[in-house]
Amino acid sequence: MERVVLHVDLDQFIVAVELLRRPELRGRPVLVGGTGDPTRRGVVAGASYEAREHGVRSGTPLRTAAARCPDAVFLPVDRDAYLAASATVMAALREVGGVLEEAGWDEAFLLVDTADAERTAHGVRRLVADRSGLSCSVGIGDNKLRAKLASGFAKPGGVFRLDVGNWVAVMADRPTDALWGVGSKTARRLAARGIATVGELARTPMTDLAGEFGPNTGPWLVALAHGYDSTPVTAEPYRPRSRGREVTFQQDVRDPGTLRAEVDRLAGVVADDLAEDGALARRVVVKVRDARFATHTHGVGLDSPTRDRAALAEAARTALALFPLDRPVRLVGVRAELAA
DNA sequence: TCTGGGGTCCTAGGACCC
DNA sequence: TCTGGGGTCCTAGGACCC
Repeated sequence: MERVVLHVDLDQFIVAVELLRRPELRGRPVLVGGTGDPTRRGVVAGASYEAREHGVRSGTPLRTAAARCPDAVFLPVDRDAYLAASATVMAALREVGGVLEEAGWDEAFLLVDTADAERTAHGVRRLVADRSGLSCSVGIGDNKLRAKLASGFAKPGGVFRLDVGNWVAVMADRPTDALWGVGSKTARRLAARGIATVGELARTPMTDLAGEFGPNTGPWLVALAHGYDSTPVTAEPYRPRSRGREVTFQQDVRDPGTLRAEVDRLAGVVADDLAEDGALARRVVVKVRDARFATHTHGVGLDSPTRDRAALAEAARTALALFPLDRPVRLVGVRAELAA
């Protein structure tokens, strides 16, 4: 028997859920995003493989997607459908036994003891397909980091194992942003120091990076490059830290009265969300993104934890008043930081 | 290409206290 | 008149992820 971490990742989750109820769209380029209207501001949330061949992927602006892929079928985002599908998949994974950690709508870690990890992984794939009709990929690892990266190599619809035995062979020549936790900004900063690959990052003394990235983050980056990760798989129920709502205007807004009204409305929606969750806010943070895409935040603490609409709205108005508002605004948001 | 909406976590800097 | 060093808390910004 060995103890392994499985990372189960649904293939093309959002599009796959849509295709389950619209099988006639199979084989066509399908894009899910925003309200489904590609002339409006928004980005692609899910792209079918046929659409990806046209250079469209998750995060592509809808207008760009429509230009690159004029034959695509555009569908609106339907959160509730994805949540329901996710619940079905998670229930299936719970049947497997072991420690299950949900890591989003479409992925989960599973800590299992097994005599044959590959066999177990293929069993998970069949079980998920049987219960939900959805395809997933399964990564096998000796920790969460390796399992997570392994599921990426397993796609689509496969199983891949990444552990201490093949880490160097698989990862050393890849760019640093292949690591989970290294994005484009960090990759660029590393490249500026002559560190382009995972192998080069692994050979960098931890102390070398502490100056540039901080005493914790610097050494952590080097550890990542070795595939080290000691974070446990936990079945602890998810405890949200904050709850927020934000909107991007179709046209940038200059009128402060319009902004105040929108912030008021969002505060009300957040209050409703908190009531639904049984949560209380201790602080309210307002976010403003201007026409140049520069984002700023200001927050206001609450005297005592509350979910009262009027109290949240007043705090949000106070926070909004801290902004100079000297440029047209493209986005406003209201976020409640939750009381413990 | 002209860049959503939902989050989490880390860091730097200032305030404040001893 | 010039002023250490450490700890903690708060805030804003930024990077990252799905």
